[in-house]
Amino acid sequence: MQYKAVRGFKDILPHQVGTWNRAESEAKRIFGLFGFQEIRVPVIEKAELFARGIGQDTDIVSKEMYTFQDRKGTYVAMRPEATASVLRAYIEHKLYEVYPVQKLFTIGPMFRYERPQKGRSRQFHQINAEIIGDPGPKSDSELIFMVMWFFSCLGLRDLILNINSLGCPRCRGPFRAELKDYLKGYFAHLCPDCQRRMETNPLRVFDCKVETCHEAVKDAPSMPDFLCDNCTDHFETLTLYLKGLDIDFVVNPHLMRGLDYYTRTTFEVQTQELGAQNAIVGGGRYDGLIKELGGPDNPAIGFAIGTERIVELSGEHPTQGEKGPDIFLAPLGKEAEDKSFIWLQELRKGGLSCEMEYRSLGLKAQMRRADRLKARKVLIVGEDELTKGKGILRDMVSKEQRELPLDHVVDELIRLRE
RNA sequence: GUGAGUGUAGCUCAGUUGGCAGAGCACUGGGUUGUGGCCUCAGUGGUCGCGGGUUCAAGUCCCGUCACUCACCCCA
Repeated sequence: MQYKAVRGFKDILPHQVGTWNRAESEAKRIFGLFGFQEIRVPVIEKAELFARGIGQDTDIVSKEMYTFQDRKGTYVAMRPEATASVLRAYIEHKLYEVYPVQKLFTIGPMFRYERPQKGRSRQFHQINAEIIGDPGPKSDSELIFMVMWFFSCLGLRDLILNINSLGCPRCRGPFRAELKDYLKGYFAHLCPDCQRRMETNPLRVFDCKVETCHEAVKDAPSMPDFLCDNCTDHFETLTLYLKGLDIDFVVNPHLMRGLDYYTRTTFEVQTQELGAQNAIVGGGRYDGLIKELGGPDNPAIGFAIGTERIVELSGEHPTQGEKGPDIFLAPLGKEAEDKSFIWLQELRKGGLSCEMEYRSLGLKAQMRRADRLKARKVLIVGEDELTKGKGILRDMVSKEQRELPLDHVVDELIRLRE
């Protein structure tokens, strides 16, 4: 075996494709019910778009992007997420002029240079949805309701929805400052990771598994106490709507997002069955981002589903190759083979799925092959049949055999299908 | 970037104290001149991840390296 796929890049093999198609077509169906339109955007953008959108200091931008110069020297990057691209398209084509609220979804591969592990690879796939142009909280709860309904339709169970509010720039700033001050007092008790986190992302300290860090943040300031009236109202209305929609959730004040652009509502759905990478969807509101990217000052909210992760939870759904061919042609001898080969293609033109061996095999081998393929019927044509002008049509389930005139055998078989 | 574990047939895996490279499944053929599944017999298929070392002899022991897996970090 000479060549192997590049590290972190995986093949999706034929037996897995059915599950993938099911997840993606179900997403299209359900999102359609909610009035979402599909949009397809490039997998490469100017590197700067992601730096501006996601945040220069995030892990994603600072160390995980596939960035390179094209032949003209322009810095481009393979997208690590889809939202920045969707918003770029929204702004570039002035979709906000078409209708004030745009509900868009997109499906496709993302790229991040990370160490692969369970539930994480360098090329991975997401199903993204965004509601652009509404400040919420109706759009917040509708989006969350939609994704939970989608999971339910896929048969996913035992999911935990976490929600939180990160506040707006007005209330988040003071909170971060206060938290940093508090953590400084415990600096010596923090693990090296958390000493670093204190600067980069202080809220992460809450999630640290080290015991002393856990102790240190016991009495730390908490985000909900800092939310301004508008943000508090927004979040409380959201929880009311979710309760009204019968959606179970956990308010998790420590729920952070790794991308800088989030404001107010954030949410994440977790499962117990995937190991360490247990989030199957993450999302939230990003009210300042469109303006940041040069568009109008429109609010928006969106989510990203990890397709690999929901596919793994779905189990196998072999929708392709599930039922075998309608007819298997089993010719014996060169003349019969040549005739069957023509019939084979004409039967397919007539809408019948059918198969025939490329090789010349004995009848027994061909029957075994037909059986393996789960063919419903086999047309046996040997020298005797050619001279008689009548083939043998065997029903593989009932084992009944009957003669079939070969003059118009293709039309006859198509007619027999009813 | 850090740590641990695993690399033997297409797949799942045995391989003892260092002594001829194995099984099941899959594939091909026979048992049945031209009739599938079950059964039975046989066959095809191997750079034992790669490179070096120890040894009369290495899949097995030692060193290095690569890959995969899981975890940390972070995230979908």
